[in-house]
Amino acid sequence: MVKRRVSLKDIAEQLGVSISTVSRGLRDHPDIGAELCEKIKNLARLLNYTPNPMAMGLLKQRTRMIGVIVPDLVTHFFSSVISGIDEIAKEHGYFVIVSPSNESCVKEKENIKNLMQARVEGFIICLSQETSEYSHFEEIIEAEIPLVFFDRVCLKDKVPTVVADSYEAARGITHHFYKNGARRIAYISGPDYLGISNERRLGYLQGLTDCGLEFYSGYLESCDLSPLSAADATSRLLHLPQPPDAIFGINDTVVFAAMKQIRESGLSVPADIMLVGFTDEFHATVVHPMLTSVMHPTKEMGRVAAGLFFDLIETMDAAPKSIELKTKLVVRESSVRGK
Amino acid sequence: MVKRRVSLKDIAEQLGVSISTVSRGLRDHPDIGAELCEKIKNLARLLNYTPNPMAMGLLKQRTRMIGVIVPDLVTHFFSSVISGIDEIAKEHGYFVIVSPSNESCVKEKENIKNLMQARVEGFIICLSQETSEYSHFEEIIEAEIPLVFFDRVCLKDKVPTVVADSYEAARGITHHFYKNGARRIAYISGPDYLGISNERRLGYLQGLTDCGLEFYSGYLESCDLSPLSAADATSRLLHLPQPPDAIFGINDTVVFAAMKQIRESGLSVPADIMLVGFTDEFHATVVHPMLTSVMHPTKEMGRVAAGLFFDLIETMDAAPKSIELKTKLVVRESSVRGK
DNA sequence: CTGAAAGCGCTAACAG
DNA sequence: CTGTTAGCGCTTTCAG
Repeated sequence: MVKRRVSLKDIAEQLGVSISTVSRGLRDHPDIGAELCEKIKNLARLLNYTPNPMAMGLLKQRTRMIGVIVPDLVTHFFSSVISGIDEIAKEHGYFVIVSPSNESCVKEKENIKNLMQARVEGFIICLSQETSEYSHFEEIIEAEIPLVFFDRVCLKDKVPTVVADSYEAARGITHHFYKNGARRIAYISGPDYLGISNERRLGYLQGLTDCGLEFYSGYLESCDLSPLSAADATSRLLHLPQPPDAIFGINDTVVFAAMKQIRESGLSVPADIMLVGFTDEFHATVVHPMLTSVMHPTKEMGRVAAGLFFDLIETMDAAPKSIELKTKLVVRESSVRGK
Repeated sequence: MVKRRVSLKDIAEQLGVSISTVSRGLRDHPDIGAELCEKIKNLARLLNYTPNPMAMGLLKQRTRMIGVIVPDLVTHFFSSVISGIDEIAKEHGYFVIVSPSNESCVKEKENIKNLMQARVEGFIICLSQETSEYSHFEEIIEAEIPLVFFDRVCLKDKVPTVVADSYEAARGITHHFYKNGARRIAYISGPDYLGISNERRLGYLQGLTDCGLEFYSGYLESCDLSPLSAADATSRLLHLPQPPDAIFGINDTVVFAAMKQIRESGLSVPADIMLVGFTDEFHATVVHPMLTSVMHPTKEMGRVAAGLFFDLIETMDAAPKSIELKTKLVVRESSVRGK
């Protein structure tokens, strides 16, 4: 359908020289006369010549494409990370191909297969929620194809990773709650096998200990990250004989569902229950009361992941780096009483 | 860095036959014996052979890549459309490369250039907010490269487009406000040269006429789609001698900013001012009061755009189709008083 | 200083 | 039924 693009051959013919001369002229090869060189370049510009990446790819075995697999495209967290990756990729002249796994391990494997066939040069991946078995990643490693994980990670001894400081963040939230008068602090977690889920749980437990609060298992809820199951978890918390006076959740979806559930129960935030989330600026300030939350450096996470990726492209050896990005607790209305 | 992948040559050598025999065997060419055919396929499977897309691309001049350019990656509307495009693309064995223009016309042109160099087979584009000049699109058309616009469109006589029924939606909102008692209905629009901006404005005006309301220019505000400028626009409305009793905005960002501004002025939604937005389910139900809003079939819009794209890939001629997707006004708390 | 030829992986037309 | 050859667009020896 598409018109054929101009090739070196076209330029060579019009100039009455050989293809290799044109190739060299375009790249300022010392062997080519300055004059001829100019002539070649001018004609190339005129004809709008750009090298055919497939020919180059064939020759050099490089596609300049990065495969990015995320649980989903529409969650702000992921799209923001992607935009960070995209930024750095562009700087290196690479293209990003994004494939959503829809939180399905099967889909994740399929995506990897497709992208391998497309000959991406490597992968940047955030595990699907379902993924608890890592053979498909092992295969990537086996094939010596660059791989970086972010946020939800595994195989840390073999694969570079970027995560947020979940443990410290959760611990900090607990402290913050305590300082603001909460004594019955609850946490709505995600699936156990998710690394971040565990880290945040551990930070929560440590935070309780730090504050001299006793751990009560009823206050440790969990959900599958869907709004519905998060609402259920919240509901269970609210129906406890001694409902919590402060709740934080593993991510935005969970926290928004919790907020809605609390409101529907006729309770109010922060008067009855304080609330803190892991969110981004936009969502946190859109709701009322504005949400105190741990801000992820999402775009930065994408940039760092891409950075690790290009480190890998350059030198596959060297021990894999694990980078932990600092988060920041931004205090807003949802966790501060009185005033 | 990456290990060389197995090629037809490897298979041919191991089997002691020629490359073309292998090529044929793999594709069940009638010329090849059933037995040999099996042997070839088995070895191919064993060695994990997959055809090199660059070799194929070189030969057939097809990359199976679609370039998608959107104003930004992180807005829910766009990421949702992208996921719709991605779905259909996958069905056709195509990959999607997304490039954000960041609402900048320069960036948009740059993206087009880069993607053309990467030899994408065509484009699906949503204009940047800044774009009021279309030479870069004309070039795509000139080169006979498939192009489809969605949401923010131009050159409708040459390019297939998918949009929401902005006019009807805006008109419907106006009626809805009127039926619920509003008499001073305001609209916060976007830049004039955006098609959707205009359509919605026209729908608004018609809606006023339908209801026998007089148009008052003070109630027609506009902004540049940023939260800040939307807040300013809202503020101007609130400071009018006769502030509106109902407001709707061109998109989510605008509406959320308006909601926040109204709240900060000590007014309440919907008691003092009713509010309706163009949003998605998630955002509309996260805020309080829950937002009445025109639901875009966003994912569907992506699917339809991709559908048009593949129509184009198959037959470049034929008059370009313009598809208008029906929206639905979902009534929630922000626009209904009393009870 | 420049051209010819080989090769990256693959298909297709042409021989045998 | 199978092999040879040419060619997609490009770089890179190797000759001149």
